Amino acid sequence: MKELVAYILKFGSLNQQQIDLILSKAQEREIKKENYFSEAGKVSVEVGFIIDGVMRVCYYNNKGEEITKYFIDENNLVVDLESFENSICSSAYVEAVTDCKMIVFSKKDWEELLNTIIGWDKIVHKIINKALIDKVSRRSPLVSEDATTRYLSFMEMFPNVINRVPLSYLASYLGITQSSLSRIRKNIR
Amino acid sequence: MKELVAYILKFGSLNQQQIDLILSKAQEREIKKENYFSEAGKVSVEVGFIIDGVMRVCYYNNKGEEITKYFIDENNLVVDLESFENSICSSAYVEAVTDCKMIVFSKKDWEELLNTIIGWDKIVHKIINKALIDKVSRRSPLVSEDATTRYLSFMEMFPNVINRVPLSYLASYLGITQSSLSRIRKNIR
DNA sequence: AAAAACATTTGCCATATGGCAAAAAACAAC
DNA sequence: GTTGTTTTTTGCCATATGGCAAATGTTTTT
Repeated sequence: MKELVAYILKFGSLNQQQIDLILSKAQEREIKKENYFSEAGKVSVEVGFIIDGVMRVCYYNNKGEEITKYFIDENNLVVDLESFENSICSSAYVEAVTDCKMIVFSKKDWEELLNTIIGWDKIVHKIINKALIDKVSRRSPLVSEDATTRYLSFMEMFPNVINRVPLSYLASYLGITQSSLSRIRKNIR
Repeated sequence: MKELVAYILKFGSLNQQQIDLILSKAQEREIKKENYFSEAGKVSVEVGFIIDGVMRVCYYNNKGEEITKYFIDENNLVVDLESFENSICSSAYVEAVTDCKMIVFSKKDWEELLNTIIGWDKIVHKIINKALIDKVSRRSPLVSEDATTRYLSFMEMFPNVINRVPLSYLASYLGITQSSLSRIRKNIR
């Protein structure tokens, strides 16, 4: 749980009692490769934190193709915000790409913490805002760059992810086909 | 100012006194076409709300090409969050695409309101979160679709923008060249 | 170790988009 | 209206990426 505490404290300060309270609500959970943390069509009712492993957010387009929207790796929060906050059905899947170890908070506990710990809401908002801003700034360049550039930037931005995910996921994240990505990799070496 | 009040009240409720206090800090401002609301290299110190007109967020890539990251039209907040919240230099320009009428809050006033009005912070966070989520969900499909599909989705998502912005801006938003976009439009009619 | 299942690479050709420059159209200034 | 300026369209050809199927490589199962 040290990782979670360190992560939280990067965004604000809490005393030991407050930290203990948060940790008392934290459940450890393992999610095996290819299992879902949350699913399209269901309302997301948990907030997760990845201790070990890689997850991805994906959905299916109208041609039935699977599109990877985002990768999330160690020491990051995982939550389908729109679904969680508004209690609406999610449109995406959050799937373990590798076996994952997580810390999970139920929505009930999460909201209780928000109402109990003074300053916790500010910290949470900072965390969420940063995550959203990062997401935008990581996805944006994907639109205007060519495929090779996109792949190279991906390697810079997610150095810990690149060798742990199947080519096909990566390709769908970059918006190209698996074969093209394979050719691009050949040309880079 | 009605528009601003209506917009705010969609995200939470405030009494008349609180609304008046917010409005007392609001300055009206006009920004002429092609002028900046905020600039790369400067720290953003204002929050804006567009009453009339279209703005865009853009930056320059390493080839000197101008890339449009986002369009913002009437009844939306405009703020470079990362710069505003962390007092760091912005990396993008916010530019008026048409003549714009705005309501502007200085950072000082904005923070004073946050500290004074109970519940205002919650409303602001809701607004900002929604804006960020929208941004992600609008940009994401741009990666995996072909150019024609992207243009068609743009028309659906920004019906009020499409006829008010130069083709070149739109093309750079969609990640294609102006000539390609011109050809795509021809084929659609 | 062999078989099966899965992931990646490659070949061949089709197609979409880019680059560049010229033409046409739209808009603005005088 | 004429002239000049900016924006959009078009032509020509180059190039990047896609689609599909076969080949190769890798991992898992038995």
